[in-house]
Amino acid sequence: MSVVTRFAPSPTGFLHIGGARTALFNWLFARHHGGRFRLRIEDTDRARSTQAAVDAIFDGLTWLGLDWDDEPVSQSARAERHAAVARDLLETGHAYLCFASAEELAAMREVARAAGRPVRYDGRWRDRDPAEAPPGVKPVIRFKAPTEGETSIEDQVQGGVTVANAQLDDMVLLRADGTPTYMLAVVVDDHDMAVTHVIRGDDHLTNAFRQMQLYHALHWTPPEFAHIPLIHGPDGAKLSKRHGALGVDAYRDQAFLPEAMVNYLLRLGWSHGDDEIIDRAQAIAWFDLDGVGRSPARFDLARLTSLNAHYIRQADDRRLVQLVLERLKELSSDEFSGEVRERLLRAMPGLKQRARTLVELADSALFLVRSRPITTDRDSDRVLDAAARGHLAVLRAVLADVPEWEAAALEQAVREHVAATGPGGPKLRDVAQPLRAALTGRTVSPPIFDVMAVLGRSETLGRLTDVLDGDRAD
RNA sequence: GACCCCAUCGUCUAGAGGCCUAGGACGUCACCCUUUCAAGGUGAAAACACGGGUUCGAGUCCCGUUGGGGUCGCCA
Repeated sequence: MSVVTRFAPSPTGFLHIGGARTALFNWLFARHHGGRFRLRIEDTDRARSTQAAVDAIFDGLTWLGLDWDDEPVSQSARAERHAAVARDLLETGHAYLCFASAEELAAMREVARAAGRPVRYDGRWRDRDPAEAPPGVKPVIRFKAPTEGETSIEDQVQGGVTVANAQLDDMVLLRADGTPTYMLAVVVDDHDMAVTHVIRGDDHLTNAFRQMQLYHALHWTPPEFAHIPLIHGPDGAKLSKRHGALGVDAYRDQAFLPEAMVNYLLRLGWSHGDDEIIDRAQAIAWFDLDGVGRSPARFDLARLTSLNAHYIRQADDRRLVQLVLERLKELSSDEFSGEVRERLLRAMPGLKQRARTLVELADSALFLVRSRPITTDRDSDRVLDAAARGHLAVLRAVLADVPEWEAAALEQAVREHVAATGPGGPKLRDVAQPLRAALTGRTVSPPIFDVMAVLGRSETLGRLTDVLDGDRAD
């Protein structure tokens, strides 16, 4: 039997971290087994689901590179089928009409809570004749759940789990308005979609028992269940908006690469020995349910960032230039000429080596796109003291004489110059920092001779002139 | 509260009874390399929640305690 997994988000307007990982695990499992990965939008709560909210989910998955098979199923479009199944259950005696009003139910819960008893529906309409129905009340269809014995599931992650049927009350299958509840809809949809493995958050574990009872009543073969532990916030509490329950789009905007996010999410709750850096192909080859852990994990931004730094270093330079340009446009009003793009591309190998995020990368590339005279930050100004300026004046002349404007030649010229000044003269470090400050306006940059090569002769000499002229103006 | 799940360094984890003097990674701290910063290299501090069993032997199995989480809707 071919594997079919599904990801069934409700359209909340974004794909959050936990959902992204659930989707990833389902996708990986399907790809590993050569099966299909399907999507189902749980939009039964029609008020909340807009096309924009649905698109946000698609965008998130696409960004992560999680492609799906077949057309996404819209749960709301299947209401008729759900209702039909509920009626079948009614006819086979596995369900019944319940005329209890909302107020009645609320009172029931209140009494149970006050008495310290489990809060459950008491089954008051379970064996009552519908003829006794109060006038004007539209009934719901409730599942006639077994009251004795127990229900077990053999979870692929959590192992065997059993609950006493007495713990489970008669859930509503079809609302008074004829629409299905989630509990009915998932079972029917998973069955109709031929889903073989339901991989989802741990928060659904207790739901699985009720769903299992439905499968039994319907004489359907239940899928395998795999409930993966939840992701918690850094403080161990449930992931909240404050820290991480952000949409993956927020992480994209906050400068993370999708492959870093995927690698991070993969290692959160799943492991393959001591392997840490795992690319997509390797993940597909290795992923399986027995590698999934049982305990919840905390979201750790530092680790995501570290992985991101790794993937930035691996990334293609042209792709990075493109990504950086998008950010640079927000930081600088300068027009980006072909020359500037060329500079970015040539500088990228050195730049990407020292950036952990795309924000840092863009920031570090800023000096390349600024037009003269560039501004210098506070630390650079400190570096550019009188002695430094004196060195720069001499160095400018030395550099101007270098016939071939290329990093190695420039370095050689400067090293020879420094060596010629003798023991009392400046060391390389004494001239490298002033050069860096004058050329980039920062005290941190890629190797300075690479910077000069990328900037080109006239821009380099020009920027030095700007600093020296400023000296004169003082 | 009831039911269910979970429990190894700060964090993510390796560990399927002897291979554990508990390993790796992120983070932290030193040092090396070095034109700055990264990267890289070397090293350090850092954990089996607690208590009982079972066993010749327990991080690994069982029970309890504690702690954390989840679920208890005509939400999904």
